[in-house]
Amino acid sequence: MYRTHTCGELRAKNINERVTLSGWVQKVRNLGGMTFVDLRDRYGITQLVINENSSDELKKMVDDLGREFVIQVSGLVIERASKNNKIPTGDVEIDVDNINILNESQLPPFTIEDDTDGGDELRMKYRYLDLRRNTVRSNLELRHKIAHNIRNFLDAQQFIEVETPVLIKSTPEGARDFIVPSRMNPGSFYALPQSPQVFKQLLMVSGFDRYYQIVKCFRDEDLRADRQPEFTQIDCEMSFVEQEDVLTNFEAMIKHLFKEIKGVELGDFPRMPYSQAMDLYGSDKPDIRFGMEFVDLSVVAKGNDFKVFEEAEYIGAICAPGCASYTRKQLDALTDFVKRPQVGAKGLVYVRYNEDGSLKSSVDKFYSQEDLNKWAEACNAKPGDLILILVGEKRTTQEQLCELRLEMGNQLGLRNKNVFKPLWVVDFPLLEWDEEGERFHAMHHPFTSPKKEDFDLLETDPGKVRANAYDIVINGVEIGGGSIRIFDSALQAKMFDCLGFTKEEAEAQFGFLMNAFKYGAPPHGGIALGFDRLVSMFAGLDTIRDVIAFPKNNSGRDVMIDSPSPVAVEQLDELFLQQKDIDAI
RNA sequence: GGUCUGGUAGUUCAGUUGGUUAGAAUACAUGCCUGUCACGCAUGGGGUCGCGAGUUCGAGUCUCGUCCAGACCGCCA
Repeated sequence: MYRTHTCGELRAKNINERVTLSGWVQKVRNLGGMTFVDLRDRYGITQLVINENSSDELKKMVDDLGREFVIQVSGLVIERASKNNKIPTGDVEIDVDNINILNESQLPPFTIEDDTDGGDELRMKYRYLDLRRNTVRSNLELRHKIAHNIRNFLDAQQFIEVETPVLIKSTPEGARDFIVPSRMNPGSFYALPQSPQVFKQLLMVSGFDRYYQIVKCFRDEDLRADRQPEFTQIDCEMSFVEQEDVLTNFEAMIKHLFKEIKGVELGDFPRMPYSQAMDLYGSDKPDIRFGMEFVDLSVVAKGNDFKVFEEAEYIGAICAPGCASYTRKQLDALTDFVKRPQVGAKGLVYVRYNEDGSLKSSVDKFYSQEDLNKWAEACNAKPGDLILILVGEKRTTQEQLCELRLEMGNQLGLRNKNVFKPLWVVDFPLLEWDEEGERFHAMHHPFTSPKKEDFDLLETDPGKVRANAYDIVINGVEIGGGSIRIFDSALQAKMFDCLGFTKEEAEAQFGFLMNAFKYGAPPHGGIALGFDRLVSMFAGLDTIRDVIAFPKNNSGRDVMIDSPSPVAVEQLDELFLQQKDIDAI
């Protein structure tokens, strides 16, 4: 028997028991006359002691122990002379009488401690060692716990988990597909799913009524701290539901998770139309942990000789509370911030609302105190506040103002990681004009249903049509989104028409779906939640990499197994991927 | 595709205006040490300054190119 107990379980009540433990050597502390060894496993650390009473053989053996050796020890649980209240096992230690080295270890390239000396790159190369660390391991334990809770919650509501295929078909809509050559079908390719979207809809046609799956999805696009080429979704679909039913159900699930995992009771989630989110926050995923909503000064600030304002489509302001004391240097830094190419504003206008009630702006040349007073009033500013103004084309300026607002939120410490402010963003536009492709794109996906009251606009002004689509946003992070789907083959055909598909293209790409809709498809809708993002939010992290066991780096590489990698010419031949093979088909 | 930041000891980093033998901490090795738990003390080994070219009497330091890593923009239904 390798062990009678784990390294995390012995307490004072076990004193005088004879035990056997197995684990990794975390640390050897040789004090001369006695030696302490920290023995670690997933469950904790137990201290071993070897002293003058121990045999010479044992003393020699413990001298040879190195970091990360795997050992098995037997001995008596004794009370510590000096206790350590920092660890749960700190009242006891093992008076070792036998050590068995199960496996030696080379010196690890970084220290396996909570506060490791290893950098990201090194940790990823030796991820199996990194995963021994408490911090990373506890992230995966958290991930497991959340998944377990989700399964229990959905199971209790009659959802059933169904696996859908991973080798599917490439479609032109949405993100770039990962493609997989088919050996048995020369010149043809599978695609990996960006989501199980059509399969879950077909399951609704099949009468499954409530489906879910915690499932890997794949998108061949550039990575970010919160984007991996393969990621996990909580994918759900329900039949005989309206938007309100889906929102209610999954709001309950998110509340349940926060209560179970964090012990946090969330109130009801506000619902905010997309148009309002854009007007107040310049984003479809607003961070509503703090206010600082946009104020449209387009009317009140016009009518003077200041050309920049007169010619602007939009004049937007935010009011930063208590920032009137910002120095010239700080204001210049903010100007530099908005002028960075990533934000792209031309400049920044500010108005200081001084404590004495006077107003000082960067455009005093053009505006009187009275003018500025009107702005301050419109912004609901108080003495001591700082008004920041950006101007330009409406949508672009709102997006720039969004960046500035978040930056101010950061500077003022208003984005507290322990505060959670969820909301539903609803009434998304159905379609989005693509300047480059000179056609409409589905904002959500092409199976999303338009709002009934906007049906007529489909013909006259498609860009104005609103969709039965919704996103769940927490603290400015898009955690998930979904929609009520089209379940009528004629409407689906019309949708493809709006997206610029010919009848033939629509038939070739999605004929199976429209066909299925002809055999009694129920009204249905659903949602998909980004599981990695959800877990990283619970873990208080900004990156999803540390909640994934074996993540890819910035360039989509797995530096541990060194993939992707070249393959043998023979393999390419077999898959008909070389030019000569293609010519031969 | 683009912008920015970085690459120096096993590791994390410092390295001034271009100037002597490139440093610190930590890790590691050896020795001492009976209550440590970030043990302590002493000694020691350890460097292709990412790679290539250029400027210069002289380059870790300046220039150009390139590779790698990270953040972001584009992209991501």
